Parts: sequence; structure tokens; C-alpha cells
Amino acid sequence: MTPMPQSRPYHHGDLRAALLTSAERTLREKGAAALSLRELARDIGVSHAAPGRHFKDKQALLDALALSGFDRLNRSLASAAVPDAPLETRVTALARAYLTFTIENPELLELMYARKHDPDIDSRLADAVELSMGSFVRLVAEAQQRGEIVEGDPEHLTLVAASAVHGLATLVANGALPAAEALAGLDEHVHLLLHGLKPR
Amino acid sequence: MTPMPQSRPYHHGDLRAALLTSAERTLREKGAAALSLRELARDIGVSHAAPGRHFKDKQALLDALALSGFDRLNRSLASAAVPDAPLETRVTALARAYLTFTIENPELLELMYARKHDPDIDSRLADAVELSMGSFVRLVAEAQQRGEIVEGDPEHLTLVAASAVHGLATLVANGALPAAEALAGLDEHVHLLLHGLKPR
DNA sequence: ACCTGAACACCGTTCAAGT
DNA sequence: ACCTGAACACCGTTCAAGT
Repeated sequence: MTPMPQSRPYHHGDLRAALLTSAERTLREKGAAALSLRELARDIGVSHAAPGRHFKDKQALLDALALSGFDRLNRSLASAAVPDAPLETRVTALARAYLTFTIENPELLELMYARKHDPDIDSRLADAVELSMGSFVRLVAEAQQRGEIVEGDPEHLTLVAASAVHGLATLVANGALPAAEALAGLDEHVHLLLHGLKPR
Repeated sequence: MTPMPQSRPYHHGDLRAALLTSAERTLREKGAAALSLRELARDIGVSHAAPGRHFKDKQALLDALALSGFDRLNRSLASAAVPDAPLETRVTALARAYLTFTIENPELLELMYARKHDPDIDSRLADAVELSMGSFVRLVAEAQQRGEIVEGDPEHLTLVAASAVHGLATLVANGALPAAEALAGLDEHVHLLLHGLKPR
């Protein structure tokens, strides 16, 4: 019998997607610092120069990961919306979606918000950030129309809510706050955000 | 005339401190990714193996930078305290100190909160985080005694305030939010935190 | 169009040896 | 005690050449 051709085909098929998938697993399992293009190529079974065909450099691959992270986050936020519920329920649902994504993808969230220094990339990521803020903006704007939220610049009101949620998420992402604790306190957290720390 | 001995002395004097100083400048000017031990050694004028005498590896140097960052942040927070002022003034002062530190040291703040994966280091840094939270904890506890803050677990109340401020700071640190905008909106931000987003 | 293999200029880390 | 110089095993990136 002639042996089966063990060697990989010359073409991979979809190397770009394979690189992203593999990179995200490494990111999750070993962290961003441990991510090497050469190791990725080795794992996939392709030459070390092959990734260069699909990503102009390592940063380009990281950027692609970050952008796909925002995609999934934004979808998750969109599908967490509960249009006809009371304000507090709606904010809590959004906050829980954000926090859940963070707990499931802590390293990815760090990468998504990592400083890039490249104005071109930064602007694309800024758009993505804006998009995820969008869910909060819409919520605030609607609530404001119903008189359920204080008057004032809606962008700024949104920033208060969003930075509170984002702050909680980053503390969980970098291990400063246990995920369980953040989840357990979330309802109360949102309640305090809406009602204030001062007694009424 | 015999030429002046141009070559550096065999001993540097305080290589450890020189490495930290130089590393922090690189961090500020070129970012954490551009930080190389060999380049640091070159800049200081010492062999590439010399840093190994003072830091067991690159991560150890980064950890030292992070810890000294927390030191300065904590000192800055402590000196920003205004004990005999109204609650809102006190919280604003603390928040402003945190935000100012972040604006002046964006890359350092990222490093301070970066995931480390080493339980030993993480626990030392966790202590440092706890310490900076301390300023907020004390403020909340006192205010609570005076009845200026809602009843409830002070740790949790602190977390709400701290994560709101930290969230704002990280957004500024990674360029998602212009520093000027964050500073300009800070008073209002704190006001909303204390009074809530819902109308009273 | 897509990939390889060799080459280049870097890294971090270790370790005998020097002062 | 502190540092050097060489060595080792890695990197990312580029580029002619192969399929």
C-alpha cells in the first residue's frame, strides 16, 4: 500500500481564520504576552512566514482579535436589551451582559481596550467602543424622554453609567475583583448607580 | 596628556534605581511593548546581562514599576484628602487625584492593573490595590457614620464609587476618552454618582 | 494567490569568568 | 558583591524562490 500523504496540503484553506481561532485560544489559556506568531504557525502546521501573508504584522493580528471581540460584545449587548422593562431592569441586563462577556473573555477585554499608538487602528477601535457605548446611549436617551432619568447631556449621563460598568468589568478582568463577587453585587450596584450613594 | 578615562566605572553605583528610572521613561515615551532589557542596559551603558543581577527577569522589573506606581498613587490620594469638607467635595478631590495620576501616567496605570498570572506577585499588587481603595473606604465609612451615605455594606458602597472612578480613569488611560473631557465633567460625574441618575 | 526556507536583526536568560 | 562576554533558544519581519 502506498502510504496516505501525511504531509499537509500546500494550501491551508483558510489560514486567516485558523490563525485568529488559534490566537484566541492562546490568549485565553496563556495570555497575550505568550502569543507568538511562530508558535501559532507551528500549531497550525504552516511555515513561520505564512502568517505574514494574512496579517502585515503581529499588531494587525491583535487588532483583528480586538475588533472581533467588540463585534461579539456588541451583539451580546444588543441581544441583552429588554425594551419593555423598567429602567433598573434594563440597565441591569446591559450591565450583566457586559460583565458576563468580561468574565468569559478577560484577556480579550484587556486586549480590546489596550493602547495601540497607531492612529489608524485606534480610530477603528474607537468606532467599535462608540458602538458598544451606543447600547447605553439609547437606553439613557429613551429613559430620559420618559422622565426616568435626570435631565442633562445624555452623552455625559451615559458616560457615568458606562464607566461604572466598565470599571467593574476591568477590575474583574485583571483579577482585582473576584467574578462571583461582582456578579453577586451587580443588582445592588446598578441600584446605587440609579439612586445615588446619598440617602434620599 | 593621558586621556581622561572615558570608560564607565565597573560598578554603576545604583544600577537598580537607574534601570527603574530609565524603564519608566521608556514606558511613558514608547509604551510597555517597546520596553527591552537589552536596550535599557545599552542606554545606561552597562552589559546586557547586568539587569539580571537586580531583577530576576523582565516581569520582576515590570512588577517593581507597578508597585512604585501604586506607592505614588497612594501618596497622591492620601494628600488629596480634605477631611473637613462636605462629602461631595471630598469625593471629588479623591476622584480628581486619581484621574490626574492617570492622565500623567497612562501607561503606568495600565501596567499597574495588568494581569500578572503569578500568584505571588498578584497578591502583593492586590495589597497595593487594596491600599488605594483604602482612601475610598475610609471616606465612605466616615460619611456613613454621619448619615451622609446610604446604609449598607461599606465595602460594596466603596466598590461602586471606586469602580466608577477607575472606569473613567482607564477609559482616559487607553485613549477612549480625552483627558480634558474627563476632567471637565468630573464634578458633574461625582454629583451624579452621589445623587443618582434617577430624578429625586 | 499562497506558501516556504533562509536570512537578518533583534530578544530574554543563563553562566562561567573576570574585577 | 557586581558585572562581562559568550552562548542558547527563542522572536518578528522580509524576500527570493517555489507550487
